[in-house]
Amino acid sequence: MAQEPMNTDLMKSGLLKTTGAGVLREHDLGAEVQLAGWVARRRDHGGVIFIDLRDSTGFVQVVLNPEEAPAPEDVLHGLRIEYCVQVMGTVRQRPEGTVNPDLPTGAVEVVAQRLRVLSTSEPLPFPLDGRTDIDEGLRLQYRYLDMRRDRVSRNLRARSKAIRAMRNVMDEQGFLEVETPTLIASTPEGARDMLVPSRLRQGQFYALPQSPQLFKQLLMIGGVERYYQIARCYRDEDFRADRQVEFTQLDFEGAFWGQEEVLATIELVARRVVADLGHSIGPDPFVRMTYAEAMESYGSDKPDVRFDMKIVDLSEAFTDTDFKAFAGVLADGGSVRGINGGQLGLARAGLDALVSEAQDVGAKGLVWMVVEDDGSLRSPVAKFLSDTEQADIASGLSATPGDTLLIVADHTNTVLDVLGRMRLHVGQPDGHDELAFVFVVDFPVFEVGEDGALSPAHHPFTAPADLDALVHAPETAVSKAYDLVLNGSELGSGSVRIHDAAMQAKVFEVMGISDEDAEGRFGWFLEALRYGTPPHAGFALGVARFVSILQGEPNIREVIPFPKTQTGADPLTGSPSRVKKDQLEELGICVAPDVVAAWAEEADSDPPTTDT
RNA sequence: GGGGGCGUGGUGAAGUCUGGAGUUCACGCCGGCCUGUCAAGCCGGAGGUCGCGGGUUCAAAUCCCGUCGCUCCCGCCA
Repeated sequence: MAQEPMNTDLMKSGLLKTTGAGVLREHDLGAEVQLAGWVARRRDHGGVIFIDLRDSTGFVQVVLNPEEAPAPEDVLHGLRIEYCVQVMGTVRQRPEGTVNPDLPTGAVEVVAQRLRVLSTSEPLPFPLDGRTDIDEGLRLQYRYLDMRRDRVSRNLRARSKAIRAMRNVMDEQGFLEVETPTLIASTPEGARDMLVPSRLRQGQFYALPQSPQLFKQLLMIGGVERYYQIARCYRDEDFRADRQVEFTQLDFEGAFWGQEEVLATIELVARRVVADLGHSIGPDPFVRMTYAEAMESYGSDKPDVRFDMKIVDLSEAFTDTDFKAFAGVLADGGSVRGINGGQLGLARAGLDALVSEAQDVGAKGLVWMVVEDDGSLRSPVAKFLSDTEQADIASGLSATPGDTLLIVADHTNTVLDVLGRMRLHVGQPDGHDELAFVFVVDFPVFEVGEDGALSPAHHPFTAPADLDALVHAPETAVSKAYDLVLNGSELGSGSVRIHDAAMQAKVFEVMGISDEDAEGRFGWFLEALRYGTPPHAGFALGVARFVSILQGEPNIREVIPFPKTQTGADPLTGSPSRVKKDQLEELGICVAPDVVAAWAEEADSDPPTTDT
């Protein structure tokens, strides 16, 4: 590359640019500017060369005119995509007829007096123009290139805005931002802990926090009264489109307040984030429904209420039915319920596919009925149903000609679950243009499993609505726990906490946690509760889930700067990785023999081996 | 742990069902031409272990088995 004279002014200050490429407009005409960024596109006409210079603010067209000789010819014609360059030039109006209306800076261009290549680039492993979908593994391996693309950089900026909005609201509301440790003792929150071995105490482990739950309660006991944190959380469970092993939450907690104040605060936060990300929602308060209502009408504790299609209980229509399948279910205490799927227009094969999908998610069967023009029902089971029964179905589901009705008869929990899934399957709107927030409140203390066994629905520090009810009828007891749902995604959850040591002990007892067990696992916390704990309540909101929905992204990886793949790997840095024997020895850890054996087998078949 | 989808020059796709020469398209890359383009254009060229391993076959990108990777889902995330 030809040697260029150095600009000593720039060298002194270290400042390579005086303005952003994407902010130049007609009011900048005549301005002498210094730009620095990347060559996003080049159009080399042999004489004049145009480059679209991109930096974090956007694009501007730079004109490299041979008469101006902004750099030696071999440098100019040698420019390639993603070369990092600095340009000194003048902003001028584009000639008549060459304005580019697709570009915010399209009315102007920068004619270069000087161009300096700051850094060259090898040909890229994939194009950055956003015209094709690139394999995700490749994108993650080159995430630093991927984030030069509009999609990712837009999402990173949106995420930043969202977090700033959250901080602003929390600050305005008098919350104190407090950090809590990320190397902690294992907390009882249900998910698998990520463990970190201790060198100083061999054989002992820290856990990464699944949430700052107990610490924020300690902050309340400590008199902070209003706490928040943009907190990193870790849960070692399998990945989904909306789940990563590490994730960020807006975590907050307040003392001397309760559920209403928490929900009001969440709504303030959510509205600010929505507005700051350029969306609008109506002034009506967020819809609120109980867990029971959500399950009953939508078959889900995270109902997508962008569309109606409520589940309707049709059991009463079949109290005296001759249809054995329904009669048997009702005799067993189950129910018959249905949804009106609307105008699905499915052929027989499509309807049968729905049946097998329902069976896949646990239903014994699914009855479909298509409403004919004359109002009659076309269905494989129609012949088993009386005219009255058919009429009751049609009126119960508000059937109109062309509608497809889906009916399930089974244990009520199964019916609701299956119809809830079918509802999403046939009714799910594409995209997220509409924003439907729902507060789901009054969660049960326990979930009742298939076998009737009770398992806690929330962590054991959640206050029951009524302690007596919890003791005497645990399976129906309600807790002061609540979720925020957006478009069928759980954005976050929270609860009023137990602030009384005696009640906490009782709750542990009901949940089957023995005194010794409780004392051993978090005796320190039980003791803290005994020093004048204020009533307190809080919430935690998933940042990536929220931002991904607002950005119209199908998964949270798109709004996470450096996400992991579904198998927990980072293709860029190669984590997780094996470590040297010395490191393990310091920690007092051995890798299990069968794992080492598997490594050896791998090494036999693969040329490259990892140092262990 | 289980089910589905995908894997083809650097990128994206078609080809796979119904086996017959690494064939095609777009982008990128290299060389040449080109002074108002904006996905610049025109001409020429290079580039492949069809993810990997095994099997069936005269013959495998294509069929079968296994395996790895990415992804969606069930379980899991009380």
